[in-house]
Amino acid sequence: MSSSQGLAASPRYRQIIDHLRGDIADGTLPAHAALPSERVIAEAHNVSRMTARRALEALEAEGLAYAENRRGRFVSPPRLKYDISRTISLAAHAQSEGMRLNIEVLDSREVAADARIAALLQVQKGEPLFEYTRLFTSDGHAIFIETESIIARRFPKMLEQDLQQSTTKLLEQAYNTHARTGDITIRMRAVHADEAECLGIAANHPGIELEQIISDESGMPFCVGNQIWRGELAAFSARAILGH
Amino acid sequence: MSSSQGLAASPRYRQIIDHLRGDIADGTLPAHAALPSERVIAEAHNVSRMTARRALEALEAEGLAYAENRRGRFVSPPRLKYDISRTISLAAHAQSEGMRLNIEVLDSREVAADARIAALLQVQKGEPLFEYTRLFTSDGHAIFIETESIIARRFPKMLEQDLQQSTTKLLEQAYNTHARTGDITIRMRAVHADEAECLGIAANHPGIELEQIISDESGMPFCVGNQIWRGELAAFSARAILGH
DNA sequence: TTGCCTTTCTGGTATATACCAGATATGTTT
DNA sequence: AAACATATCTGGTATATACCAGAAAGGCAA
Repeated sequence: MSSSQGLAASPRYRQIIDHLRGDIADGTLPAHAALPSERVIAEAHNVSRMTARRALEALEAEGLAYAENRRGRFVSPPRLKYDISRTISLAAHAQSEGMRLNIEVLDSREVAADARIAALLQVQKGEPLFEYTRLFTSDGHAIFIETESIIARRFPKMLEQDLQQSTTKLLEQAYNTHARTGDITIRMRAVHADEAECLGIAANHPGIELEQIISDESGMPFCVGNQIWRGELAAFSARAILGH
Repeated sequence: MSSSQGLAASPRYRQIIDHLRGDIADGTLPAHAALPSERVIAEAHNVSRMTARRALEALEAEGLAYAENRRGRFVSPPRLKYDISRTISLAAHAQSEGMRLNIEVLDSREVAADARIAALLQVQKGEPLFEYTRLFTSDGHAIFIETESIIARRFPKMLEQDLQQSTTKLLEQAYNTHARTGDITIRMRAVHADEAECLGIAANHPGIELEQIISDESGMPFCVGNQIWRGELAAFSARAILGH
């Protein structure tokens, strides 16, 4: 015997996946519950630890589980629905929906616009910008990291404001600037090692990058935001309307 | 010596990633070029094959490379930009843009609506539907698989039509039904083994699932589409407009 | 030219082992 | 109760090896 898995049997790691997927689907393993560790699975299914690991990593790729660095793997909660064509500020939206969204300011700084951001904001390269990076969490679980860049000239002393709230709301109340349009681009990519650390998850976790350019009533862009989401946590919706 | 990587040196697999990333960024490895194989990397960097593999898999997660089953790994091409708030039919859009988008019909069938799709299409469970699965490719490279479900009663003999074209265009010309809105939901998930085979890539490749509900001028939904994209190939854009 | 076979690529699956480092729980001491 | 040290979890990194199976290229024969 030794090896040989019979005729066209599915690989052993795939059998483990199916087993765990079943436990997740039927509620045996509820949201945020700890999955069995690599070593436990290896022993239970009589496979090597590396094979157990492959199964667990596949569940992560599917979005059914997430890994916290050296703590274990856990069941992903239901996805958060975010309507990007009706909402510019998730923070404001969440607040009005009664969702407990927590914002932590990780860093804030003044920088000069690089070529890319200058083009997006329609300013000269080198234009002074305020930038701040914030971590969004809910119920103690990180959801995404956002870095926003705004034109410093237009929003003096912005960094002295309370950044633990919706930016659009802040810019409305403190600077009388009203967000009117948000142009969004969505891409899949893995989270970098440093982002993963902020999010409290393992590096290379599948993520979704969301870039948003916010403009006022006159169509002038004044804010560029870049979010990196834990991929398994989000479902983005939008509506297309064909003009005649 | 044997092991020991000095003080806080980055892991060896990460050094390999950086090396390959450099080659991709500076054009040494252009789009669709073959990356060095696991065994070649292992020998060149003097690491085990498994370590080389880890590096290559990380590049896939980043969206910089893709694997074709037992053929090798290749550099990802630039992302295809898809404006989901201005375009309902990618096929029609691509055609007008001069992009060579190829459509292959993989399967077509008549089925009864399950609970989920019945709810989306606002019909009774069990309502007869036409379903067809199509593979979209460009320049010989698979991009996504789409399965559309339409109400059979409303579009008689639909499956006898030429499905190698834009559906919205077909429904306009043959049934005088005009798509007006498309409600889209986007999620990250890995591609399943069967989907991966159609797409010509390895299983568990990171992907993006896009579900679209197409409705006519009266707001009545008549078509549900489900697309699974190779995650590294797409960038979806949309515009949010705040109504005061 | 066509067809077939073999060799040599590729990744896919799998085992067994080792040590490291962070996170956590336990127990002991102050 | 608070502080500290320790043992024991967890995944992270890494090696060495083995065989399998699909893809592709080369050569040879019909």
